[in-house]
Parts: sequence; C-alpha cells; structure tokens
Amino acid sequence: MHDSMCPKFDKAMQLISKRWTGLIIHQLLNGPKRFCNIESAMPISGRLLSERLKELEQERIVRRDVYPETPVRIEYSLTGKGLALGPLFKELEHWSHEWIELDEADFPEAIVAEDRV
Amino acid sequence: MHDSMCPKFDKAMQLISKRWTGLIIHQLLNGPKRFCNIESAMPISGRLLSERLKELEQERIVRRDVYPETPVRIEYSLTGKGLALGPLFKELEHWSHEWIELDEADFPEAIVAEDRV
DNA sequence: CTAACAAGTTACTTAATGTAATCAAATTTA
DNA sequence: TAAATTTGATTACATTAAGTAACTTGTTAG
Repeated sequence: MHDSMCPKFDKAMQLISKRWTGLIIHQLLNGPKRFCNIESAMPISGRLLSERLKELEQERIVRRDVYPETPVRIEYSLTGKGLALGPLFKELEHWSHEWIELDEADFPEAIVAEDRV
Repeated sequence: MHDSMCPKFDKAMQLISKRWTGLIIHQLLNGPKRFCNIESAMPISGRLLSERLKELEQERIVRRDVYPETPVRIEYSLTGKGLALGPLFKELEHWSHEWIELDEADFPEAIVAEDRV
C-alpha cells in the first residue's frame, strides 16, 4: 500500500535518482558550463544530456542562457533551487571519501594487459 | 574526455542514483525492516526489491539477518556504512521541503472523478 | 488435503539508455 | 563560390533496465 509519507521528498528523490542528473548538477556547482563542457566532463551522450538539461530547466533547477555570438554560445547554470543542493553534494562527497573503497572494477579507464592484445 | 575527477564520488553517485536504492535506504534509516515491509512501503516490485537488496548487501550498506522461525523471518538493516548516509537524506528532506512545490501530477494516488466512472 | 504466509524467482512486456549518424545556422577556409 | 568547422542539438535503431504477473519452496494451521 506504499504510503509514500512525503510527496515532496519522493519528488526530490525521483529527481536525484535519475541517471546523470546528480553528476550534471555537481558539475554546475563549479560554475556555469556550456553543453560541450558538460558532455566532455562525463561519459554521457549528447542525446541524454540534452534531455536531462531540458528536464532540469523545467524543474527550475537549471537556467539556460543563449549568447548569440558566433558560433552561438549557450550557458547552463544553477538557479537558487539548484545551488541549494550544494550541501547535499558536499555530504555525498564526504560520505564517499569516508566509506567507499575502490577495487579494480571501479577505475573506469584502467589500462590493463587485455587492452593491448 | 570525461576525467571523472573522483572515482569514489562517482561510485557513490552511481549507488545513490540507481532507481529505488535511495528510498530503500531511507526506509531502513527508521530501523530494521523485513522484505514485505519495504515492499509495501513503496511501489516497487518484488523482483526489483530482491535485486536492489542483493546489490546493497554486496556493497555492505545493508545487512541481511535470517531468523529461522515459522514462517521464516528475514530482517534487513543498515550497516555503519549505510547509517552514515543519514545526514545526506536529512539534507535531501530539508531541500525538498524548502524548494519542491507540488502540482496535481505529483500526488501519486489522487482520487479524481475519472477513477470512479 | 487445502489454504496461507514469507521470501523470493522466472518468463515475458514495456520503458529507458546507449550509439551513431544527421541537422541547422553562422562563419572560416580553400 | 563550395567545402569544412563549430555548437547545440535530434532521429533511428540496438541494448539494457524496469514493470507485471504467475509460480516456487518450506512450513504450519484448519
């Protein structure tokens, strides 16, 4: 009978627990970024980055500013709502450094013998 | 070139941003729970709950205790690693109450006229 | 014997994600 | 003038993850 005692918390959880959303917000906590900056900062595809940014814009977590230079420059930045997530990500950083231990499988681009066969 | 500057943070994000994982941990922060308790506390299927609990057990975030009563009772609880996520969820609760505003679509089981046709 | 309960598992459908090619606009370059 | 670049996307298609419902195992109550 899933009571979901708090719909606000549920919605926040839905937002955060959508793939890539957290990493995108974390990137923008370091200041405004352009599409290609975010794309090259994590292994996300253009398709999903575009989709996620649109969702975050609709939630008023991210703002999209168009600079009609040449070539056009579009900057993504956090709104107040987005910036307010800063402490949460600081907390996740803290937890990860205290409790996560890495094994070989956690190094995403490890160069091992097999790669050079 | 996704540098992923911190593999520990990346892994923490992967854990948290997997569907249901956050809600399961949040449930267990209120004390040990059995399979059917968790299942009925959120709209997750037995299939996925079983899968997620196994993953969390492997990450040593959740502990599984078997009580050979009749019928058998199995209790899931948080380890120290899991309990250490408490502040993070407190922070998410805080953020959600400050910034999330609900519209009709966010009430999961709203009873509207159409349901009674 | 039949039903019920807890904690799953299996088979199958649907939705989300990954991959790669392509697009439009405005220049630069050849 | 035609081809090539650059940015911020979008489309088509393959793969993976998630949702749904029926079934399993072991035990006990009726």
